[in-house]
Amino acid sequence: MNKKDKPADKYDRILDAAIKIFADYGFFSSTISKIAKEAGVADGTIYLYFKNKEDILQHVFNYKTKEVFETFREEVDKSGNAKAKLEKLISTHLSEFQKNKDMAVVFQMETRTSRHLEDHCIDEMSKMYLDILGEIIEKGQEEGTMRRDLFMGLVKRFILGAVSEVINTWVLSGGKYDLVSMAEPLIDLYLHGIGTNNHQNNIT
Amino acid sequence: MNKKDKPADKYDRILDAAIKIFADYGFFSSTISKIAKEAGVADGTIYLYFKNKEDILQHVFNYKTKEVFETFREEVDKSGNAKAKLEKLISTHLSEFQKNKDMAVVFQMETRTSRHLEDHCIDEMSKMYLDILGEIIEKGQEEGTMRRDLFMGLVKRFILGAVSEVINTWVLSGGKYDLVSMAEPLIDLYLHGIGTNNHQNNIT
Amino acid sequence: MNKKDKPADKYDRILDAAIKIFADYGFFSSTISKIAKEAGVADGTIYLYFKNKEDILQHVFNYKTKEVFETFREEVDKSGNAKAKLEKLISTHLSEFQKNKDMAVVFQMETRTSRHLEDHCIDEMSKMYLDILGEIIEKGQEEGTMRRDLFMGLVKRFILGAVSEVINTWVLSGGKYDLVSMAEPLIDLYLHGIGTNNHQNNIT
Amino acid sequence: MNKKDKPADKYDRILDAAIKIFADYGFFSSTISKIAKEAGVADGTIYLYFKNKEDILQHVFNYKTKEVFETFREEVDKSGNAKAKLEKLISTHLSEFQKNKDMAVVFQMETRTSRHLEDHCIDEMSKMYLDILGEIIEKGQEEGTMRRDLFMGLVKRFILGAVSEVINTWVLSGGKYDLVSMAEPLIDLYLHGIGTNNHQNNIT
DNA sequence: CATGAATGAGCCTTCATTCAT
DNA sequence: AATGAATGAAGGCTCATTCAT
Repeated sequence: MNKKDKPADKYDRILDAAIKIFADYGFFSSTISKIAKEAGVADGTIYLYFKNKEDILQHVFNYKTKEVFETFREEVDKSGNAKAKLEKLISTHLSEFQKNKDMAVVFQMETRTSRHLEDHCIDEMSKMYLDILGEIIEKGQEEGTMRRDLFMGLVKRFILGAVSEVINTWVLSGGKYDLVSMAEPLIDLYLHGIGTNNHQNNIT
Repeated sequence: MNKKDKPADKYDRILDAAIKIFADYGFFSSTISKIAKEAGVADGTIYLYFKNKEDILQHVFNYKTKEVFETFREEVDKSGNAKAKLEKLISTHLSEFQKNKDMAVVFQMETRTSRHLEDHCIDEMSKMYLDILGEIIEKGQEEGTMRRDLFMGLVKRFILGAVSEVINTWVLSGGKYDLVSMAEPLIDLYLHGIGTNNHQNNIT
Repeated sequence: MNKKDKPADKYDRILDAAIKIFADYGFFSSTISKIAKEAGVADGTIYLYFKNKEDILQHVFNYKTKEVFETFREEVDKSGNAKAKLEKLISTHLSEFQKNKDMAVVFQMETRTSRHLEDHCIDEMSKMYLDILGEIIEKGQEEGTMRRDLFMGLVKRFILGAVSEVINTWVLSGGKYDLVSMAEPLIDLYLHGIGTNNHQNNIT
Repeated sequence: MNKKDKPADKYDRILDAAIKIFADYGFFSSTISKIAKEAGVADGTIYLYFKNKEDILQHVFNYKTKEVFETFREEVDKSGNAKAKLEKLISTHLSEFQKNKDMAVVFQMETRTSRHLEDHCIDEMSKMYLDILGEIIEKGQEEGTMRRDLFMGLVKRFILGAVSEVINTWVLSGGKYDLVSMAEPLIDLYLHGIGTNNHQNNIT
């Protein structure tokens, strides 16, 4: 922890430290002291950059995580048809979370317990994700590659929930295996389900 | 809170109070005092029934939630073929969680943050759920109603993640709509996915 | 702990239990519950025989220990000359404390910390002991076997302190050796001191 | 309690306050709040300097009292023959304890109840004292001023016990008289005992 | 008399936050 | 801007004591 790293980026140093500590201990069991020590700054310094402990978590989501979510949008926009977009979304999701494991841990954990967070940036990100999914599916329906008889609200949770759980399993395992390799088989499940003779059933 | 309810069921009163308080505030922001007040007992009384705050959470899972998970097993065993079993599992899951909304909230929230819980009963329940899913899918494969080319580890998370997210959405909405009605369309998604011409794609 | 031992002597049972618990844990770290369990009675029962926790300690001294101190007086009175009386006092002291090790422990420990004890029975016992010593020495002076140039207040503490420390050492050692065998050499030290040519020095 | 006394010596302020409070109330009845108030600091401040309540007591012995015991060693080493050394030890002991009455009280009290104190610094100090006594007596025996037929283990307790009791009496009296003046007559008792014609008796 | 469940005051300890330097 | 010592509110937990049965 060289104090002279870069004088200006203390904000970043603290935020990165917070992500690590939150990931290791969870929000409530993390202390300002631990974060400060990890960031190589004094406890008091943190309050020059953040309003309070909760505000740090806020910024974690608003800054670090938001950035990740914005790449989702970019990547999806660059892709062609609906299937390609879905593949891109899921694989980017997995690869970004794999790249930022601590952030992934914090996100998976604290997102559910988001009693804190007056600011609704998590809701926003979640909404953005669901919106992207909605757009992809609508596009797929237009293209004829996705079923038209879908309850949109449910489908979006269906897709999000599955990736989320896959990430969660990876996180709990300690991040020991390659997460991105889950993308392809997962997409396959999204598109075709687990049943056989699916064409019949669809006719309902 | 009539003190004369039933003399012996203080254990239950406290546990129910804890579930409610945990659901409202989360484990860390819940205090023994709040739980005691909700249960209509003195703070100290709680320590006659539980070792400490964490132990209460332990019992919430071990007693209340475990019960629920055991009904899953029972209901599934009563059902016939794999599809019926899967339907039963999901619908029971949704209906039980709908019936016990506070428990659902606690489960959804604290399950991820299970830094507490030395006892691994959550792992056990999770494992039981995944095992049931595994058995169902294997049976489906034998019956020929489920695809044989599945990565089992992934499929189980795929199914669990989706229900979990559906419940989560319901919880965050304040439990305003009927959760059980999600079962049928969800099963449909599990079986057939969101794609069209699924039979073709499988061949890849 | 047969509850039907003797129905009437609960007072004694509690007192004996208290002595054991006080000896094991010290007054402050002893709890009513521990004492009750050791005595084989309910917590509440203790309050039928004693006013409060402090009162138990009071009774330990007033009843059990006082009894012991009264034997000191008896034994001393039965003895002949001053030296014999002193020998008797010390040896009885040591043998009684050896016989009642737990009482000895409690006495050695709690006697000093007697912030508790509104009743001054400890003072009384202490005074009784010092009085006996005083009488013995005066008698010895009359008999010509003890020096006349003694500061009585000091001599009494000198004698008491030494026995007390000897007992203390024994207690801290876990009571592993024979305490009574210390009586004779101790008396010798009292009478002749550790110096040589004592007769010369006395003349000063 | 001027907050601006000296910024750095809070450690000392707290320790001195603790000694006073421990002396007044005993370890168990002393509270962190009382100590903090006496020291003129906030409760939490104490935990910046000490691990916990027990640690304070530890430091009282390890720092304040140890210092005193080390002066015993120094003073004894400066003295000439065995008698002079013994005189020095006892008079220093009495004068130091008289100077630090609260420390004396704490030492006399908590030393016996040393159920606390994982660290064995009390044992060490006690051992040091007994060692000094042992050396003095051996020297006295070589010089021919002290009896050779002594049971060393006993003699050491005999001497320590007597001073200890003298101090104790002084403490319980409220420290109203001059303690140091007890040194000379006490030494006389150590050397010559209370008996007359001691030379005869020694021959046994 | 006896019980032991229930009580709640009280204490130790943690830690987010402040502020003088 | 940065520091980190100091603060004190808040919470978990214990246990002496009570009282309905």
